[in-house]
Amino acid sequence: MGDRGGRVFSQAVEDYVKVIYKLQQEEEAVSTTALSRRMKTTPAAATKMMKALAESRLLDYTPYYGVRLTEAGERVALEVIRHHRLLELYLHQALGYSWDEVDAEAEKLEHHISEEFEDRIDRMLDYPVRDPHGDPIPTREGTVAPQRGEPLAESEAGDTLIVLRVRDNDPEALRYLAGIGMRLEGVITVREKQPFNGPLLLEIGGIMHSVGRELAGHVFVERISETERETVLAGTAGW
Amino acid sequence: MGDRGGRVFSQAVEDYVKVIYKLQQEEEAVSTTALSRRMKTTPAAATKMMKALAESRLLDYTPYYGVRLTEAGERVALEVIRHHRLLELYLHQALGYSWDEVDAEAEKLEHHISEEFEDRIDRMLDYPVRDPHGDPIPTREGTVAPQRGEPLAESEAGDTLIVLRVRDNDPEALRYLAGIGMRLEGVITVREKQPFNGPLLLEIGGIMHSVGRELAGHVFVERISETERETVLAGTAGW
DNA sequence: GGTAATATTTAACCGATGTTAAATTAAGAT
DNA sequence: ATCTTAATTTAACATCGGTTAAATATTACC
Repeated sequence: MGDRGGRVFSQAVEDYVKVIYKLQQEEEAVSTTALSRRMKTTPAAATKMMKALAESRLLDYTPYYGVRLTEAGERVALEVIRHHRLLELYLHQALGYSWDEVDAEAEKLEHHISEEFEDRIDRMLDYPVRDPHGDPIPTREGTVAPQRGEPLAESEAGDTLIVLRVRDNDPEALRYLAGIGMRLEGVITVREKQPFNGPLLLEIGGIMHSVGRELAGHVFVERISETERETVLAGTAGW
Repeated sequence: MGDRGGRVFSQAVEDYVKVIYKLQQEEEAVSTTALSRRMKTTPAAATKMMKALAESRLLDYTPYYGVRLTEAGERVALEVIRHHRLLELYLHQALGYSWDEVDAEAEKLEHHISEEFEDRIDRMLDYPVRDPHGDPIPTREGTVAPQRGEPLAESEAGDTLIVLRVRDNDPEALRYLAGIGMRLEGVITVREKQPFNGPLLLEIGGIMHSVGRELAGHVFVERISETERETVLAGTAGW
């Protein structure tokens, strides 16, 4: 599987390390249950793998508490994520995959491309910094830009917003969002926000759509002023 | 791993079936040793896998004799080979991989692309029939054109030849052959053929090269007449 | 602070794919 | 036809990543 100056790890190891990386963005330490849920295995399997990864110095494991990646572990995770996001963008740009298809295909390929392949698509895409969902692509050296935007669900009626990022892991949601005209870097306006966790009324490309809070949680946005709105819309005229 | 209307097989199974397919082009039945040599495992491992594959009805296994793919086995093999050769061509055309690099990369990816991916690169390449080494790409339905050309080593002094195919599995050889100007569909002339299994003196693009029999065994050619030679050379002027 | 509920780990086991060493079969030479 | 040799198979075992069931910590509630 992936290398880059280090040992070679199995696909299983790469996958565990990747999801641990993502989980530890949220939590101080990653618990056995959280990990096994995401990996769709039993907690027992997660425990065993955690011990093995600790053995390989990819993470620090405190029994009954949880797990945290080491430097080395983060490097492995970021390499896998780099592959994933470069692949997503490549599949989208070069092969015409849609928003909702890229994740699944990249998921399989990310463990099997060579550094040569990585370099070539990176060059072909002109060294991109974000994937089709707005996620930052880690550099070859292992640094990542911070995630952008706050949840759309936290916006208020009257806000004018730019879409900076959407969650990549729910094809259904992505298909639906694409269907109502939601695009990266596109402008949306919150017309109403229903109480009791009710839906948001969004204006997208002049059309109104009602979007529930759960779905809104998949979208990350940035507020802009009315004047900014004009410039952005001018740039996307003709969509 | 690969599917297409059938069960899903492990990478190991796909690899075994693929090399059995290739070996049985030459021999009536594929022997344990031949198989284990190509798979870089011990004969014991090959025996066990042969039994397992027989169990799955991918081949017929006669102990102490050898193995032969069933219909189902051939279908699996051809699907893998189709992936391999489409990938080789795609890597060459779309990503600029050279003759000698494509095999190794395709070797890894062939087990992990979806049918969606297969279809997209097939379309993008405009439904090609041969890979960069001149090998036929099996159709989606599982038919393959026959191999073209006879070994260059069997040509005689004075022959004018078109290069139809080169073995894909020896990067060193491929690099060398590319270096002396050998190209698919290119014209070469045999100026001399040394006795005692000695080298051939080849004229390629006006330059003479001495090529040993072993290397010549990697190249497959077709004899053409002098008049054909003119038309072909006209078509490749400017190389 | 003790106990019930929950999370975690351990133990025993499984299937896939490999190994080495021993047993067995087939094939070739005399 | 027998015997030696080479090929093949079998047996016992290893590793990886998973499972289920039982044992054990931790946490949370009264």
